[in-house]
Amino acid sequence: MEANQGHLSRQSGPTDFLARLSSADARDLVAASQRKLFAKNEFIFKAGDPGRHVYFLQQGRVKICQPAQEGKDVILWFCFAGDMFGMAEVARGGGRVVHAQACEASEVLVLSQTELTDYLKTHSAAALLIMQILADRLRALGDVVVNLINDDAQTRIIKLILRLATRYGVRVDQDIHLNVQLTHQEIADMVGTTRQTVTSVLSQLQRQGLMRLENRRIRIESMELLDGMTNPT
Amino acid sequence: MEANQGHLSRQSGPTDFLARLSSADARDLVAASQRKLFAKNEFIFKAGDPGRHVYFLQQGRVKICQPAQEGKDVILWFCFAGDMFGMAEVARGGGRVVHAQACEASEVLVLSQTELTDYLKTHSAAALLIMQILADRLRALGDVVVNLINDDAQTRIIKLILRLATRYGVRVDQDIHLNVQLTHQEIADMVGTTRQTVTSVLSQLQRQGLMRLENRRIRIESMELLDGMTNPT
DNA sequence: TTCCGAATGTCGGCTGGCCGACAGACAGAG
DNA sequence: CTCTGTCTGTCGGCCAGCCGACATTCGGAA
Repeated sequence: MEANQGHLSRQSGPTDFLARLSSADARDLVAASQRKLFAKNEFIFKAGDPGRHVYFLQQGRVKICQPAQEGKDVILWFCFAGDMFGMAEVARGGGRVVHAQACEASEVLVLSQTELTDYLKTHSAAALLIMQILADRLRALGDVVVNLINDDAQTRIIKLILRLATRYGVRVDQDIHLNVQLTHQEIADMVGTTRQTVTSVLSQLQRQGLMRLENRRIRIESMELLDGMTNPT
Repeated sequence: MEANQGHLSRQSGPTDFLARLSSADARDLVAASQRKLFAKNEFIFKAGDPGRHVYFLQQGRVKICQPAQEGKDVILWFCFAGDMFGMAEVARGGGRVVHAQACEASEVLVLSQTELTDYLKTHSAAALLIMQILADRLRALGDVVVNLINDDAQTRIIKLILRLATRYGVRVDQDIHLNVQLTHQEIADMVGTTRQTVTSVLSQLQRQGLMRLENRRIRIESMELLDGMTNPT
């Protein structure tokens, strides 16, 4: 019954895997999976580990990070409650190429590769949904590539903020509140720049009155003005 | 019968979609699709077009290119005979975000989104294969991101050459022949640098005896030495 | 074979932001 | 409340490669 409690207490969002399945399909998937807890900063898996399970995040936040052979690791994305992760290596075989680390205490449903394959044989809607999610991530990474090539660091940071705000922002009065705590280093690792540059850009945006930071949470005062800064005149 | 002739005349490769399905699954897919020819430089689809078909390249070469709002378009990858493309927008819905352009006269099998959805309901092995391919592409793009952030332009160019050689190279005596004609601009658009920088790097690699160009085709004289140049001492 | 558009070779000025470093602030654990 | 590890703020030297430009070469169509 614990798995179902986790299911019921979770907030539903647009990337919420289980909520986008039919009740029967979701029930079958939950029944086939196991619930696991991870402490803050604990690795759910690391690059090099066998890729034998897929995960559905019920509560918490998980950072998906691709290490470089030499150089800076790159944060590819964060997973929030409802998100699926760990699917790519399960689908393509081979070991993990990314780390998945809990940014806060997190609860996940875990499904083994074998169980998943069996499940998908009789649940074609779920297979289509997985394809959608993989395709969404392809698009997101394609955008990251194009931005890395074409945009300066400030533009990349602003675009990241806008993306996060669009996806996870909450309107409070005139502002958009982004209730995710991100360090400057994390922002840097997402847009491929240095922590010092992020610090400098955020400081500038705050001086210009476009946003402010409260306890490492971003408060956007004008999405329109911010967006305007990403387009050349 | 023409569709089947195309099928039989194609060379089989590791990314070859149809060859990796069972005969029955492949036959059903071919039966549901239509054959189309595209002339060199013709667009199969462009960014902004509706994403209503998925394509299986039978012959030829197709460039998948993501345009930037402002700035340089980025070549995400080339598709070769056997490759599937156009799946992402079919899976996730919405219009195309990339262009697909034939680099040479090309023949494709075309399957509509509706037919694909129906097909996948009764062919779960194909759904798994599509998931694999999408996951492979995710990995490829993840690597591109990490390389853009961490590597200098020379390293990125060398890594691209090694990747292409590993995938599409043919051993001839001591050399590896890459039988794909690539302009310096195309290489630049794949690794996010300028044409001039590519010219300069390739010139240097040739002077060092690591590779040579014949009719715009790369001939690698030492994979090991090239690979050694991508790791710092 | 000829011709021409595209591709390649070359050059040097300029700059965004990396880098290493250090000091001060602060969030959160105990 | 205290303490400490992490995070943020600041600084200035340095350089990879972008950029614009122009000349030469070359592949492929006619």
